[in-house]
Amino acid sequence: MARGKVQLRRVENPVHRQVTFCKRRAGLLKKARELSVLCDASVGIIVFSAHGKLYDLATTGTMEELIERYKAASAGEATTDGCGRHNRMDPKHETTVLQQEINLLQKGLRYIYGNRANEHMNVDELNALERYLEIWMYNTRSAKMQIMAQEIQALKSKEGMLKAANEILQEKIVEQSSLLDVGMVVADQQNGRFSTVPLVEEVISSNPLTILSGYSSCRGSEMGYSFC
Amino acid sequence: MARGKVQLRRVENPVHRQVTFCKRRAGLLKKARELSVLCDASVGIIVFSAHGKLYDLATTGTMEELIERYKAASAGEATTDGCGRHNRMDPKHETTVLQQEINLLQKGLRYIYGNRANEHMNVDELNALERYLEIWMYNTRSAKMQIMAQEIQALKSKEGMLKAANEILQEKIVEQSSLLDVGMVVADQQNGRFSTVPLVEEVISSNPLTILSGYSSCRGSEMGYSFC
DNA sequence: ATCTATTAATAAGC
DNA sequence: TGCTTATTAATAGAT
Repeated sequence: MARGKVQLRRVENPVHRQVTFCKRRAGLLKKARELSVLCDASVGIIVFSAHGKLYDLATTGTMEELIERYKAASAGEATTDGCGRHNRMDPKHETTVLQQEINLLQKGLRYIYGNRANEHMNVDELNALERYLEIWMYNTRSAKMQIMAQEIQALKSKEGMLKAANEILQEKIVEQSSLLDVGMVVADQQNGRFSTVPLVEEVISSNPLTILSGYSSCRGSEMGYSFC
Repeated sequence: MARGKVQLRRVENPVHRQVTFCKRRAGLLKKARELSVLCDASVGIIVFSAHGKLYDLATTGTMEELIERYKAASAGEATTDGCGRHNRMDPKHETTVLQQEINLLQKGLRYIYGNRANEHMNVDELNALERYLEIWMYNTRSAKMQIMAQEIQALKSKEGMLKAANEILQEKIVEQSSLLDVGMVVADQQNGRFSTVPLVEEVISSNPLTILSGYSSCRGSEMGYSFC
């Protein structure tokens, strides 16, 4: 571009090559920033010098974010297998996602604290922060949680009532059974028709509460609740 | 660079913006290729258009290779903590550490959200932040939610079993009561001792499930759960 | 897309 | 590296 047309081949003079590398690298990054600003685009650039030194630029967010976005986009482009699953990720990917998450949150923090967040947060501020956190948690508590809490409450009430009902019913059975025993003796003596009536012990030992209490290991997702 | 100096701000005319994007994107990639050839460098470029379409270039090998190299290089640069460790932890532990980091960052964010952070973040960033916050909320809630879900499941099982038990018991009461009626007639005829035995109708109408169904108005805080 | 008048980038030199 | 300048390269606006 100046003082002679450039050949599109490696600059052999090492000094010239180094100079050219610095200049053109700066120019490339400038062009990238311009493209990003002018056209509302996100640009990420990774440059390794011949000696292996890294230079990078991310015009939007962090390079990690762009890389993840790139992976998602290129994967979605390559594996257009029709389905929209992609539900369970492996730990490695999850780690990457968490790292991404951290980067974004750090960015959020930088917005607030102007690049040196730590120095601006003393104990009092952290305490205030905690209070805000609690308030926020309270305010954003989901309707789902409340629904679940109400359901638990209702179910517990039902449970208590059913247990009470069972007790009363069992008392009545015991009561009536003893009456019946006496009556049966009398009746048996007359026609022998009632010898198959269950014993009280049999009724008690078949209480499903006792026998089936292992049921609680069922998975929540099978209940019709969504926790997403 | 032609027919008028360009302002370093977003091109407002959408058509012009799109044209500029195409031209400058091509120019950027060309510059990257030149840099790579002239200076023996490795260059990777990721570009997302405003509408999210991906354009990329890797002058050496594949973009994935460059990304891996970038991660290795930037990690090695960031964690210069004297020792060479910190490199490979097991994913689970790393996940835990990252999660803790997220929790801390969340504290800072909430401090912001409570005050005046919003004005320093644009809509896109706030939207992304909101997504991450939702994910975080999900993660930190999941344990509690799972416990609650399991409890609901267990209570539902109990409820079903208790209802079944009630049915069985009531059937038995009905059965025994009818037997008792017969027996009582016989017994009464002999000694008149059982005239105070309750009628079947009385037993059914005193079913606690029916009588006490108003109990569910109890407050959740009395259940031993804390939702804060 | 293609064409050009202009501006922007930069190679060489210091 | 940083500055200057001669030159080439990129590209905005029009077609």
